[in-house]
Amino acid sequence: MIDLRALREDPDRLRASQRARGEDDAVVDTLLDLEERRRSALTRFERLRAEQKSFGKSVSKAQGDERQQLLDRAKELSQQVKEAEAEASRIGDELDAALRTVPNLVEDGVPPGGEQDFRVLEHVGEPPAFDFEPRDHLELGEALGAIDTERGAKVSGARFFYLTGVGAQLQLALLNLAMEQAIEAGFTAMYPPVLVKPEAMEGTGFLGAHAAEVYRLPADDLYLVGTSEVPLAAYHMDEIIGDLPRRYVAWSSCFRREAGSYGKDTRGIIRVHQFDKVEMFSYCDPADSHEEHLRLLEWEKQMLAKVELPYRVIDVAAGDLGSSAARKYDCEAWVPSQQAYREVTSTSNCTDFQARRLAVRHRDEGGRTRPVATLNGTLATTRWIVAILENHQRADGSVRVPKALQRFVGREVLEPIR
RNA sequence: GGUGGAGUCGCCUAGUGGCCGAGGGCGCACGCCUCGAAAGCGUGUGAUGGGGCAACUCAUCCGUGGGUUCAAAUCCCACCUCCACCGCCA
Repeated sequence: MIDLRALREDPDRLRASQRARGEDDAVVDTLLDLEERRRSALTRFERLRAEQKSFGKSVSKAQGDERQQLLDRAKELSQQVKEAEAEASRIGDELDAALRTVPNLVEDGVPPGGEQDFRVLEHVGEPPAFDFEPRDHLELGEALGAIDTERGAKVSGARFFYLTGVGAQLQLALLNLAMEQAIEAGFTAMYPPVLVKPEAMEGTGFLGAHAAEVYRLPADDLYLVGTSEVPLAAYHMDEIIGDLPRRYVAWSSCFRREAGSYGKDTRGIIRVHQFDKVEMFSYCDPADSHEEHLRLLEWEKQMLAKVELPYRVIDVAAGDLGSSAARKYDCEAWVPSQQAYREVTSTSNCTDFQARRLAVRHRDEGGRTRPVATLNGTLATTRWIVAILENHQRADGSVRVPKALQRFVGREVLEPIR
């Protein structure tokens, strides 16, 4: 949720932000108008309520006829108070609803435009040069006895899979390495719930444009999270916290319906309904959020270096940010079978957008309570297995295990078993 | 899932329709006292939104949402959470 006070002071900033995202900027006028009307309705209610209070004292002291007369007037006043209150809360609800549809203000420097308009910030590492025809991750994974998508489909349907044997071990290794790195960097390890209440899902901004992506359990009115960002952001919901920054790292399963992606990435485990992820999450002072964002990106790059993957970093365009982010950097690893870079991490600075919706606050120097900033970043996911298998494959179908993972996997090379 | 009990300003607690628009204790902050501290004494003490340069001030908030009433922490209804016991269960 954006800051109403800031909007009043500088409405053009939101207009520019909306245009960069390719969204309607007329909402600015709607908001300002509603805010004005709410203000006057509230003033009217407060005045009437004050009058009613002082009137009540007289009623309680009066006797006989005088009391009866006062009671008649009190009834009238009570009616007016009720009407004024209803009016104020109606406009308040309307304003709140409108406010919650507005995405976050984009940070200065974000490239305008949509999905294709990202800016490449840097390339790290070189795509491997194979002197043989490289196999894709599914072919490799099946030969290694690491991935079984057929049985995944048999048991659960399309876009479900089993990691088997060394595949399951590889995932454990990867996620353990990620947890270890974050814990060493001072993060607090977390194992969060993956079923959350509507207010947690709504507060983190996932019930807007992405609502169709989310699994819902109607019998219990709970949602399955698509990322542990949700339970981590809601962790301090309705709290006033100190000791910023607070950094958490969570390992969780993630669930996505992938509703709008029919026919896309149907082979293998690139795009699936359920995967595991290690996610970093920071609560910090909004004044420090830009620096914190760059730190999260550095930790992601550190992790990518450990598994020896070539990748590029992109600055995601305004129209592709999602509603909560003011800026987003993705790391995309090279996938040889596709001759393309594919997203393996994503770090967002949500500034005070989520914190305002979730009422996560801290005290500023003046002792006033202010929303904090929230940021998130991926440290490793199941999808990384795709890039690891493909980039480290060898002519005989074996796969070299990156050095940093060897002590977790217990071997240097994964050999085909058929 | 069943039965019973409970949810008040950081913590504990008073409070069964108008003198509670919330009292007390603890904690905390500041001051007095002291060489310094403890003890003692005094003052203050939350959140949200609005108005004022300010000191301050107005409204809302007694788990949540409805209702009754001129008036609700207090009465009524529903729900949520926690505790205890019982049942069921990977």
